[in-house]
Amino acid sequence: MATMSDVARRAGVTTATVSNVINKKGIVGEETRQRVLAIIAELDYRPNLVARGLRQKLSYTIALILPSISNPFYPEIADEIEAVARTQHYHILLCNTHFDPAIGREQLESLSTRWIDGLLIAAGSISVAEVQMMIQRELPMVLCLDWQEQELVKTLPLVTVDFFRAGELAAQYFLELGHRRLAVIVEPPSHLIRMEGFCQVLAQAGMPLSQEQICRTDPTEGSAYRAAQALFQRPIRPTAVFTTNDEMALQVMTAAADAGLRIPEDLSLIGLDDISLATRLRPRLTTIALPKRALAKTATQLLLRLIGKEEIAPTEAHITLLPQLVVRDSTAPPRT
Amino acid sequence: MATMSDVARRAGVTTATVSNVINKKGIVGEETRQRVLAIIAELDYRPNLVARGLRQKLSYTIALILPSISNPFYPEIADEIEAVARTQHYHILLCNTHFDPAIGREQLESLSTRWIDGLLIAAGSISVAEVQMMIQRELPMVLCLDWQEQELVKTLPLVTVDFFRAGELAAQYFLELGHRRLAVIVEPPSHLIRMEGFCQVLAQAGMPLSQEQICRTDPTEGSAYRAAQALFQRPIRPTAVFTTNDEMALQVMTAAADAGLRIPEDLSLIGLDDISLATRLRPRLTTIALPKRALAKTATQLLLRLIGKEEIAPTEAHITLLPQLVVRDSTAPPRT
DNA sequence: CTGAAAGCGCTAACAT
DNA sequence: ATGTTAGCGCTTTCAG
Repeated sequence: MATMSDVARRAGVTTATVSNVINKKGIVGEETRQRVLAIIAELDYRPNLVARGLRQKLSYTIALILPSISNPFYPEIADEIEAVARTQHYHILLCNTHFDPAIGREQLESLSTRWIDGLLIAAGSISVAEVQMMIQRELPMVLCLDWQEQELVKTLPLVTVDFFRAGELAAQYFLELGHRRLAVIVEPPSHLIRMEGFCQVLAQAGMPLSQEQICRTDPTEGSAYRAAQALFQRPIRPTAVFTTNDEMALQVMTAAADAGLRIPEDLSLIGLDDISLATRLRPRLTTIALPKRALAKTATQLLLRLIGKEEIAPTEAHITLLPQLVVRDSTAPPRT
Repeated sequence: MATMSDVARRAGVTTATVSNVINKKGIVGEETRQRVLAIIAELDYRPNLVARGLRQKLSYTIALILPSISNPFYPEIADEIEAVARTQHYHILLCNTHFDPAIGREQLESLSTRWIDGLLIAAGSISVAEVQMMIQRELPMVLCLDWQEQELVKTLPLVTVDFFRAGELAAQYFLELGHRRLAVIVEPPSHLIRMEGFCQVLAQAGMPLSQEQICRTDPTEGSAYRAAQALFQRPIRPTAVFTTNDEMALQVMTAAADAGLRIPEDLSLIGLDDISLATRLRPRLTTIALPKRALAKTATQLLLRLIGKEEIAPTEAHITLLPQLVVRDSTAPPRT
């Protein structure tokens, strides 16, 4: 691979001039500029980003830290982040923490030996304590998704979705349809805020949710399925169920089928997320859609501005996007 | 961030000695070694990989090129690749080509300005012509998945799955169950080999598939759904359908439900891939499982050995893993 | 066993 | 308008 001094020698100039031609800095005579350009083409020369990075303390690299890319929630986000970064000649380093704080710490350690220009951190991947460490290194970073509003996080750039609102939307729609016997299936602790929005709307409508209408799941396989099963065996079955993600909604659909309940005739169901499968199963799932691509795009653009040392107003650095109700076939008025 | 010369000055040695301590090279007196180590800890010094890379022409970075991480086929593979690479202090650069040759070329261009130590290329992401270009740069690379056996590819390190065998397994199982009216839904051109295995077994059993038993889909939304619909309207319906991936199998399930056909009573169905959803829908999908994690692990380890300039025998550089039939609830003997 | 010195490829002041 | 020089942080001969 040709180097800059190869080009300089061949063109009869110094590397400084070649550098100026490439970076369009300084003033270079048109004639020499053309000559240098020709040599560059001839030698198929490309500037070496490692060397440039060493000089400028820049790497044109952003690290994306997330719990696990194999969790279906993240691929679309990662895809969009990469696409946006690419337009600015940035590359993405993929770092999974597998929900393991030890791996998260190790990831950060190993990133700190390599210059990266910025950090995009998805909620749930590393702890706030570790984020704190990175702050001290003055590395630009943007947090994504739901960081549970801890104090420290409030002062950091953050792009998230209004999950409380998501819960509200689900409750409002159930009420509109005329449902009165409701239940929610929620996975604590990260999804609790989604439930709170749901509960608040119901409370305001004069029908607060009792504890037994709230089913808590855990991350084990089939947990939502079992929760739904239990719900269906009650003497008074709910006519409408809100699950705090689509994954769990699918399990509820399965449980309903196994229990001989039809959706939406016997049971209305709303999920949250809008995974691609939501439209492909029967019935197609009504859900609260999260604007994932917008989230990814916004976060990446914010980070790139931070890296570019733009001044960013505090309000601009704390962005909350709105979810949207998508009505499909898993919801209907209750049978009378 | 402290540099090596900070450490050297503080320890009263030169950077060469510090370097030797860190890399455990050369011979360093135990006493000075301890002193240097103490200073390193005190200053929280970490070697700078960019500088080291400039010197050694190494970056401890591997690029992963794939069509799109948001395609559900890849996240698990990416996850595993990252995990294996991490154990060797390697990072993964995520590059989506979005099935667009122009983007693929652009990705390679921009990678070539940055030193990367190796390349992992999934089939379908870039063309063989572009691979050819990279070969000339003598960059270690490993191809993954099904490169359609082009001549050039045969000479390159490749880790793939025996997709022909996958088709055979599906056909064999249908025959065992006693099915005689079969059909296959296939998306050309990349899936054709999967179909060929299926066809060959049937031909050998004396019941070759006719053209009308072969439905070709395209990448548009719902293409397999429509194909299944058309199949179901025929005067003589097939009793068993093999789809060349699980995605399409799900669409067939939906189409069957919409047509009032029960699976497996009225129709047996086999997919290919074993996506996580396969176990969660009802009926749970019988499928030919691809060893994705093993594939990712094998490919990454092979690439790391290549990067380490290990001598690798041609047979070791061309690995084919075997798929496996996973019997679940979408298959049964035909009704008589 | 340790130090001195050169240099990886590039950019950025400062001269000319 | 172009050249000179220094140096980013590290590794690697080669001397001592």
